[in-house]
Amino acid sequence: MNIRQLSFRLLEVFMSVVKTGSISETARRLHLTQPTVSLQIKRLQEAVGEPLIIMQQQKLQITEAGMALFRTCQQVFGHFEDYQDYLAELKGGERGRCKIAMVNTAQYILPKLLGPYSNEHPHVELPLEIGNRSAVLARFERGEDDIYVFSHPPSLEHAQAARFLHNPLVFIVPLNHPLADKTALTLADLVPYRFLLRETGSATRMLFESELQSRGLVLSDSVQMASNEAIRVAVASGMGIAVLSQHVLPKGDNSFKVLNVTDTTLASHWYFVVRTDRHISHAARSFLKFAEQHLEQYLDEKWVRNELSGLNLK
Amino acid sequence: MNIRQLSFRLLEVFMSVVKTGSISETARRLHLTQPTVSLQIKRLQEAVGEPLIIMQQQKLQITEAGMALFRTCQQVFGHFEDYQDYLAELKGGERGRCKIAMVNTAQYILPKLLGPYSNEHPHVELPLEIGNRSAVLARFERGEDDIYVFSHPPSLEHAQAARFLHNPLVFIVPLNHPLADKTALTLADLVPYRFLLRETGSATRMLFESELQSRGLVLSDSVQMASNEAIRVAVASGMGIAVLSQHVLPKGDNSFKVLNVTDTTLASHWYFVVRTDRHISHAARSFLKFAEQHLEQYLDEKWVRNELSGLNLK
DNA sequence: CCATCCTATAGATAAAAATCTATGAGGTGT
DNA sequence: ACACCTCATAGATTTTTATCTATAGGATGG
Repeated sequence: MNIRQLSFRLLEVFMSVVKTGSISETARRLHLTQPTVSLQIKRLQEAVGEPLIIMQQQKLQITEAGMALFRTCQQVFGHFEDYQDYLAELKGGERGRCKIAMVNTAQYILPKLLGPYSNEHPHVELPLEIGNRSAVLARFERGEDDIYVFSHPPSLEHAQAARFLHNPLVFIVPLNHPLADKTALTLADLVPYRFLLRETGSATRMLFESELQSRGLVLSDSVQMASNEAIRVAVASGMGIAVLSQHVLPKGDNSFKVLNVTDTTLASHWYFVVRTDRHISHAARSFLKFAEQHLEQYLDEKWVRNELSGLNLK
Repeated sequence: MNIRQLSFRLLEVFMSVVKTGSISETARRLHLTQPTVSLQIKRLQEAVGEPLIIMQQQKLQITEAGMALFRTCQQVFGHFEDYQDYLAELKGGERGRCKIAMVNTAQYILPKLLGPYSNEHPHVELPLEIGNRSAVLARFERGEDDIYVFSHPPSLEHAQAARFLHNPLVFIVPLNHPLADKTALTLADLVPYRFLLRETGSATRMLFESELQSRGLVLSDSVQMASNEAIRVAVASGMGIAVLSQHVLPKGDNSFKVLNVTDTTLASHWYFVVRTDRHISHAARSFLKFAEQHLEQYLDEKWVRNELSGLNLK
């Protein structure tokens, strides 16, 4: 039996013949002519190397080999139907995987979207990768994920980015800091004090430093720390001033003080980024659509900047 | 997904690509060129309507849909392998069905072959049909069975017959019959008595009547009975003379007497008959081969006439 | 930076498959 | 005997397919 020259079409015709018990009837049903069906059966028999159907007093009779093939076909078509169902779910975004890589800070906001999404699409896997900016950039380069979340627009080739959330930055100081009680400050008032900052690549730090530079200001003392939590705790315990995303600050946390700096508004935005040169998985598409529709519902409406339609996801 | 344009060849190539993780490697293994394989994959993707394999940093990566298809293929090929195994058994005569139609009398001898054959080939179904000559002839006409057993060569179109056993006929009489004690008789001595005969079509009766006719003899009295058993019992209880196949007589049965008729040797042969215009099933072929090889072993060697090679079963 | 290995694409070709129409042969039913 | 079915076969045509060679574009590894 030469399996190579079997095609599903051939098996389809064969099954119809077995079911109807008639070549002519099959021809009518499949919109073919009778000789075509006869020939198909003949070919199939040659491929299998065994008679499958024989004429018996003007009636078709299925041989043992034919019946066995028929059963085999039923199984096989069953598997393909299952596959089609699976594909349909995949295409509908109800199933599949949407791998998201995000910078550290995003973990304070993205789960607010991921939770509801996951509830609506329980069969979608949502592996998350969290790293600092350079790690996420590297992942983007290698195209390891479906969606990337940055708080600074990476102007890379093949990158398509869309804002979805305003990311205001605030200055926080220890409760006992000299500036803690001032009601109106300028940026210049802050620079003499020690700052606690994230590593150089961090979007927050980049933003802050470029603001300083454009104003001709220079920090007198700064300490680098690896995580936002570490910084927050360090501020609370009196180590210095920090610039942090407002989203990072737990509401009602009174272990530090937010400064009112009147001459400076530092802010970036959160971006969803996808690669344009890569096929976007149905699940990723489905998540982004979900986000586009439910941003206002699950995130603080005040900060939402819904520009996701710019990703033109069909 | 258009299942019609899927061929097993395409899936075979796809599976190899998934297994090797390389298009070039697959090309080498399948003795194809690399562009051929690339194209096959491309076509398959078009047929499925979904990316199956994507390039990821110079390495092939199988998508979700691809992996699912791969699993589907494994199942499907598994089913076809099972089918091939089944076919092999079918072709080897180890499996299948061999439908045999035989005239009544044959049921005394055929089981001696069928039993051993069935033991050797436990997966072969052996449905038996037993009827009188005309019923079996009708079945032959309609080609309902694989093998027919006759005790008279039916000279029909499309029939190929081969002798395998001598079928001597004997005269039996009741123990108290006037002829019971005679040591040497002629056919003419018997005709005045009442005969118990099978129906007109029966081979035994045909043979007997043609013998009578050629000798210019006529029976004075005959009674028709439907079965050999009935005749045997009727003879035993004194109703008259009968002509029966020796194979029909139970050995050591002393309820009747076998006559010694010196001027007459009535005998026919048992024939296996197959249709030449019909495909002979592997199982039937296998049974006939078995018979050819084991006739002497399972039947009374004295009567065996092994001419089965004449069926030229390849 | 060059050689090398991968995959993709284009163009060409030969083989095969899928169909059709026309026709013939074998049966059934009236 | 005739009309009507059913299937098989022959011949022809149009697509599809399976392949190849040649070539180009990316990466990788010295």
